[in-house]
Amino acid sequence: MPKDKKLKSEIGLGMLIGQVHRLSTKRFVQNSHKFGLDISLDQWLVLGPIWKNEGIAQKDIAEYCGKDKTSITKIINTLEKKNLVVRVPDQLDHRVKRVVLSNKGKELFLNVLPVIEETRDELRSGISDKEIESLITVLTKVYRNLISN
Amino acid sequence: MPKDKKLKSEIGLGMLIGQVHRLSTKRFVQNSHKFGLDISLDQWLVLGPIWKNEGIAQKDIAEYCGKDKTSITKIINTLEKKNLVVRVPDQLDHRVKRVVLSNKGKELFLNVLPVIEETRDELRSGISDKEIESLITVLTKVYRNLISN
DNA sequence: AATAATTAGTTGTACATGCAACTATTAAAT
DNA sequence: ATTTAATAGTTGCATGTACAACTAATTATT
Repeated sequence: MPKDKKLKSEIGLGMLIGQVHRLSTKRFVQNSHKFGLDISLDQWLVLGPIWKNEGIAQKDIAEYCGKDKTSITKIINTLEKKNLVVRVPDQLDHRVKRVVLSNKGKELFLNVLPVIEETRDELRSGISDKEIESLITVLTKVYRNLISN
Repeated sequence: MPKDKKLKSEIGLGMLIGQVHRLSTKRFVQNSHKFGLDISLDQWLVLGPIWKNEGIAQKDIAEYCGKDKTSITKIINTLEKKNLVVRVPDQLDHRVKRVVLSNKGKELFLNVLPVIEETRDELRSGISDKEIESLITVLTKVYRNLISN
């Protein structure tokens, strides 16, 4: 029996999205290993806004990533354990902590770029730009339906 | 600043899928609470094949759900703790365990159906059937790119 | 028949998520 | 000014996922 038989016939949209999400994060990690790197997709996602905005507050990382602040706390714990980022307490507002990339973090960020590209190409293989565009368009509509709490 | 400003402009496909997946599982749980029920989307997903195939083996649940067997083990642990299912050792092959719905499990399954429907309607609100169809078509292509390990 | 290879399921570890409750700090209200 | 609200971040708990290593049972090999 082909592995995707059931999926093809009776899978719901929600289940399909779940599968694609799970498989693509898995694929990203596998690809990062192929490049000799060790980073998860979510760690990479959190690294992004820190790269773009040196010293960004955790709250803003959360908003940028669309994740809960508790998730951000824990992912940054991991990144700090790996010596990829450092938390710097804000001097004015003692509540906020500003997150900064270490040199190792900056280096890793650049090294991951090819992994992103390869994973992206694998996902889109055999799919036209127009199809991807329509996928993004409709998925964005679903997204909008969901953020309006 | 609108909550989806960044997403609209610069989000990648992978990030969009992640957002939709996370938000939709969250919405499902919220809706189940509104109906006075307490079940997660993944627990419901595992209940499905047991409903359709009384006494199904865990291995087959895993294949049906597209999940790892370890995930199935743990979700069934939870379902068993909630007295929704029972594990019955196979008499012929002592390795396999057959999973059966309890009466409480059957009742819950039926009670969740309106939750599924409501969540589905919320996701698809304002989106035409044709758009949903194209979404599923393209997403299935992405899925196929991913299952070929 | 005895050994080797598969298979079904479990366990432990690491990671990610959501929720509620908590601390500490800052801002608002009276 | 003192009390009250709101904000930033952390912690604990329950859930879910992947991987590796493991047990027990079955099947293949020789």
